[in-house]
Amino acid sequence: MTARSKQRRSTSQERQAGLITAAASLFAAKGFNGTTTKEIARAAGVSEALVFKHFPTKRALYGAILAEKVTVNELLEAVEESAKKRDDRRVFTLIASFRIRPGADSTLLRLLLFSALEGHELSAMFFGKHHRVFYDHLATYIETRIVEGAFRKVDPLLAARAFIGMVVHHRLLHEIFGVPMHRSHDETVTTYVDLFLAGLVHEPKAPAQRRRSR
Amino acid sequence: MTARSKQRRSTSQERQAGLITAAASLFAAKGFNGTTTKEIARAAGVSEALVFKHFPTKRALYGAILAEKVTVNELLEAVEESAKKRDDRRVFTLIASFRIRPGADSTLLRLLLFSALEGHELSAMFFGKHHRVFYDHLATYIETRIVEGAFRKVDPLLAARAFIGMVVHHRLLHEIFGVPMHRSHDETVTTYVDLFLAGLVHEPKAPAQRRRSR
DNA sequence: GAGCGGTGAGTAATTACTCACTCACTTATT
DNA sequence: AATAAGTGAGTGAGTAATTACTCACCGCTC
Repeated sequence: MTARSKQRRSTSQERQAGLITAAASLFAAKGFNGTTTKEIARAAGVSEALVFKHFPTKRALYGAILAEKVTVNELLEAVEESAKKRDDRRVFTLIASFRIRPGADSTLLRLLLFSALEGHELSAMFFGKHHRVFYDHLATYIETRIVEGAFRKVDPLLAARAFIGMVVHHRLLHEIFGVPMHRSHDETVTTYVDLFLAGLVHEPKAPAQRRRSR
Repeated sequence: MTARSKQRRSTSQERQAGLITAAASLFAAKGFNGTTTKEIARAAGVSEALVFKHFPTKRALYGAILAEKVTVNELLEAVEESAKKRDDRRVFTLIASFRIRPGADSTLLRLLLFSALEGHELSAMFFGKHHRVFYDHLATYIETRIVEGAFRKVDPLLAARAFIGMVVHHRLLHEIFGVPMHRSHDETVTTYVDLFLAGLVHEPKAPAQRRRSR
């Protein structure tokens, strides 16, 4: 009656959210084909039939996950702000440390890769919201700085991709392939930003020769 | 006798090779769980039963593929040679254009990602043979050049990963995510190498901006 | 008592894998 | 040279288990 098994029925929305959460981590772990609807139901603590009350097909559930996980953009504001101040280092550091940070969970990255590999129709959208925004944004900034003479003349889009590439590859290595990190998160970010900015900032060219000093 | 179709029986080895080829492209396209043994048999032009005469389980067939596709390393010799001459640009260009080149097929990259995501036991080995060699090799070279004073002081392993990261990310973008290339292969490689080497070579630094952020 | 959250017990299709068997070809014996 | 016996490649027709999905039916709460 009262205290014990006071199992209040969830609202439809709560249940959907719960299903999406449960399914997301399963899909991220084992892919679409590797996950069964029975597992999803068990993880969400409901019967299998209920899953289909909320989502007409397994694929629709998958789609709902991809469509929901498009939350980014508190970052882009911070980037925008630093961009206005022309604080190059901070712009790049913000982007890198958003990806490379202690608590980051690999669910989204795994979902992104799975959806692309398995050719899900929402994959492109998912990719667009999670990555394309970043390097489009970054490319625009780089172009601006080139025009201003602060950066060398490079293809801005390639440069942006190169930087994001460093960062994403780093995540791939240790979130997907299990390669251990041998430096702290901060050190890693700093190194990447240093490397990249050094190659980008405009400086009088002294044709590559070893300056043996120290 | 003779008559109709001259269908010679294949040797066991031929058949196995054929099965591996057929299965590899299917697994690369649709993943392990997304591929059925019936499809594999049809692609190889044999009955499903024969597949199991050659490989005890579907997973064993998958393993055989990963174990077989570990052919690289005509490249490493060329790299080694350029490394002896201290031709930095060529070392990096060789590695980059080995990955970014017109005819490159995405089968291996897809297999690599699928095997890592799906957690196959041979995934680590596969990764080791296909990627780890590269950045270990590159890291060693970078370290040498740092000691010689030609490169700035950086963590060699991080630097190597950063470079490979640019390149691999580039492949990811257009082989997995279908992002179009807007530059030629050569231009792309040159840009990446330029960017990276510029950030690495040792030059007298004037600007006061490179300082640890904390 | 109606609507909604929730379920147990299905079902048809697909799955990896097996088995009894045939057929092409090789080798040993006559 | 003829043939019997053996070997291994190859298959059609299964099977038991699992799959995504359905449906008739609860029972709580407005």
